[in-house]
Amino acid sequence: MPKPKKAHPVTARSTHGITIFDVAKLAGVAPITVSRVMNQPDQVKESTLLKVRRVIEETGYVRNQIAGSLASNRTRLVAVVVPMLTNPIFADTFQAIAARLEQANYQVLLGISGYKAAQEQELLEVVLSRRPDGIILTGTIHTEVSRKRLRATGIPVVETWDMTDDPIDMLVGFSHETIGQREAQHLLAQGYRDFALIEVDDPRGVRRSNSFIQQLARQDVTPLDRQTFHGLPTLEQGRLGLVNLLHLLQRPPVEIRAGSAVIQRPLILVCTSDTLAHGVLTEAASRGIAVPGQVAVMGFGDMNFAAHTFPALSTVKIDGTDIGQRAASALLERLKEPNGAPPEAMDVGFTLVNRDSTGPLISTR
Amino acid sequence: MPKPKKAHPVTARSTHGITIFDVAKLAGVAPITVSRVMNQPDQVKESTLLKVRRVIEETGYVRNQIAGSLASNRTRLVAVVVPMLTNPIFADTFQAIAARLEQANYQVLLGISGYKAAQEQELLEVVLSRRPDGIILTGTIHTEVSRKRLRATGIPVVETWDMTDDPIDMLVGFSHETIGQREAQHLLAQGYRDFALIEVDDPRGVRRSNSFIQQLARQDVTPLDRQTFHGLPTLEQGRLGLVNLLHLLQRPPVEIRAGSAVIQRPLILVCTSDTLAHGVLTEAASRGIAVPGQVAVMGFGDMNFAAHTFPALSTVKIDGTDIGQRAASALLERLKEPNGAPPEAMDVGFTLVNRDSTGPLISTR
DNA sequence: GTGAAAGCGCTAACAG
DNA sequence: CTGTTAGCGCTTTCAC
Repeated sequence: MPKPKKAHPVTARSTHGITIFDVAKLAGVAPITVSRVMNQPDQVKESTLLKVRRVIEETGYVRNQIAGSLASNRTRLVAVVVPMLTNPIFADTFQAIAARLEQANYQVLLGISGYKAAQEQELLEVVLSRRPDGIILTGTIHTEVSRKRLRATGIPVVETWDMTDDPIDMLVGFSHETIGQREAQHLLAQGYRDFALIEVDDPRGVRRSNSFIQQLARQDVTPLDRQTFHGLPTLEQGRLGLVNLLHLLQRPPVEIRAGSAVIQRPLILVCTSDTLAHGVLTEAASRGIAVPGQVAVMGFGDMNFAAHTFPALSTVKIDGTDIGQRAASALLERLKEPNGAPPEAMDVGFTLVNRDSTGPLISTR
Repeated sequence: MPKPKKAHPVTARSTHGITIFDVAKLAGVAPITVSRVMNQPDQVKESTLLKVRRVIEETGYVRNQIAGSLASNRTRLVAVVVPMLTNPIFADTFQAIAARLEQANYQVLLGISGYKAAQEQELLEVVLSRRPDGIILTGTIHTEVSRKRLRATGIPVVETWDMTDDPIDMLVGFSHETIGQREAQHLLAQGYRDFALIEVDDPRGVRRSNSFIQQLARQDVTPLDRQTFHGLPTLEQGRLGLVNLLHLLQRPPVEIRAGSAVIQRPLILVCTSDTLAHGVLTEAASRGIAVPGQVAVMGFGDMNFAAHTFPALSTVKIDGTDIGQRAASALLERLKEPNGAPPEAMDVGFTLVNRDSTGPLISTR
C-alpha cells in the first residue's frame, strides 16, 4: 500500500489557516508553483500566474513569512536600534531608514537601547534570535561582547551617528570630536571669549562639549561655566540654564573690529542641542535680555525649528535624513551584492550655520 | 539496516549555525530539554538547567526564533503602525508602547502608514504575513478590506488616538469631536468672540477644527479665518499663520466683566498643534505683539515645551504616554488571557489647560 | 515552465 | 523531570 500523499496534510497541529497547499490544490498546480508566483513571478507562465493569483484573491490567502524565512534563511527584516524614540534628533534618521527599507520591501524590527551599552547587548541577543538580514545601530559604543557577536554572525551591520577607526562593519556618521573642535575655532575666530556650556548627559553631546573645551584650552581660554542636565534635552532645561548663568551677564562684552565697524561679543552659551538653545532664547525673551546683544546662543542639530526661532538660531547642522538614507542604502546594497565592495566608512560631516543668535559674522577669509 | 538517526542532521541545506541539536548533544540531553531551558526553565531540574546553560554560553548558541515561531504558532512580535515617526505628537505613545512590550519580552515590528488608509492596507498585508501576536494601530480610519482582514485573522488589535462606535477590537483613545466642542465652549465661556483657526491637513486635526466651528455656530459665532497648511506642523507654519492673520489684529477687543474687574478678550488663534501655537508666539514676540493682550493663542497636545514657552501656552492636554501604556497593557492582557473580558473601549479623555497665552481665567462655576 | 522530495530549526503532544 | 515523534508552512534542490 502506498504511503499516503502529503499533498494536503491536516493534522492535529495545523493552525487551520489557508496554506500554499490549499491554494495549489484549488489552482490545480503544485505548491512550489504558488511559491514561485509570489517570489519569482517571471519564472511562471502568464496563464498560470493569473490562475494562481485569482485563487489567492478568492481565498484571502495570506502568506506565512515565518515559514518562508525558515526555509530560505532570509527574513526581509532589518533591526534598527535607537537609544530613545522621544529624542527628536533621531526622528529624521529613523524615519528615513524605515521609509527606504519599506520601499525595498524590508520590514523594520525596532529596538530601544536607552543609551546604555549593556542594555543594548541584551537587546541584541533577542534581535539576533530573529535572524534579521541586517542591523542598523545608533552610535559606535557597544560592549565587546556585542561587537564580537555581531561580527561572528556575519550579518551586515551599519553603525550611525558617530565615527570610529574600528567599525563593526559599515559606518555612516560624523565625528563629534571634530564638531566640538571646529565649533570652538569658529566662535573664537568670531571674537567670542566668554563661554559657558549647557548640555545634557547624553554621551555624544558630552564628547562634543569636551572636545570644545579642549580646543578653547589650546587658545588659553577657559569656559566660565558648564551646566549639565539629565535626560533628554527640553525647553525647560534651556530656560533654567540661562537662569543659572545670569550672573555671568555682568561681564562687559569684548570689542572687536570688523573692517571699519566695531562689533561687540558678549557671553555666548554653547548648547549641545537646539532644544536647549531654544529654551535659552525663550528665557531671554521673557526677561527682555537682548540676543545677541547681551548674550549669544549656539545650538546643535539644526532641527526644523532652528531657522525660525526669534532670533534665528545659529547651530551645527546635521542632516539626519541623509544619514538615514545612506545607512539604509548601504545596507540594501550589501544585501543585494553580498560580495560587493568592502565596508567603507562614510563621514557625512556637518555644517556650521550662522544665524542671528550669534550676531553679525566676521569674514574669515 | 536501520534508518540513520536524525539526531544531528548536517545536510546540504543546513546553515552551519549552532542549533539546539548541537547544544543537546554536548549537554547530553534531548533537544526538547534545551528548548525547555529557554522557554519553561521551571520544568527543568536545577542541575540540568545549569549544564545546558553552560553549553549555551560556551558555544555562543543563539536561538532561532523563526523556527520556534513556526512550530509554536506564536511570534512574540507586535506590529505597531504609526502615520509618521517625525510627528512628535506620537513619539510618547510609541515610546511607551515599545518600552512596555520589550519589558514583557515582545518585539516591535514597525510600520509607517503615512496617514493614508490605502497605504495602511498594503502595509497590513505585509505585516500579517509575519504573523504578529498583536497589532496596534493609530487611528480608527481604515479601509473596509483592512478591517475585514484584521477581524478575520483573529489577531488582537488595539486602535489608538481616536474613538469610534465600531472598533475592530480593542480601543484606547479620545474623541476629537468632543475636544473641538469643549474647546469652543470653554473659550466662548471665557469671553472670546473673535476666532481664527490655524491647522495642518492631518485628518484628526481637521476633525477637531470642524467640530470646533460647529460648536461656535451653535452660539451664532463664525470664525474670521482658517489657515490650513500641508504636512507636519512646524514652527515656521505657525509664524506664517500669524503673519497671514495680522489684519485681524485691528479689531477692538471684547470687554467682559469678571467680578469687579474688566477683562479684555482679543482675537484668539486656535491651533491644532502646540508646535503651530509656538510659532504664533514666536512671531508675536518678534513683532512686539502682546500675548495675550493683543492676540491670544491656544494649542493642542500639551507637548513638553508647552508649559515653558513665553508666555506659557494654553492647550489641550493629551497624555500620549498613558495611551501607549494602556494600549500595550490591554494587548498584553489579552495575549495572556485570550478568553478574558470582551474588548472594551477606553476613553482616556483630555484636559483643557489654562496658561498665560489665553489670559486670566474667568471662573465658570 | 513545472513538479516531487527533503528539509529549515524548533516545539506540541504524548509517553514514560 | 525527560524523551520520542511528528510536524509547523514554506523553499531549496534536483529532475523532467
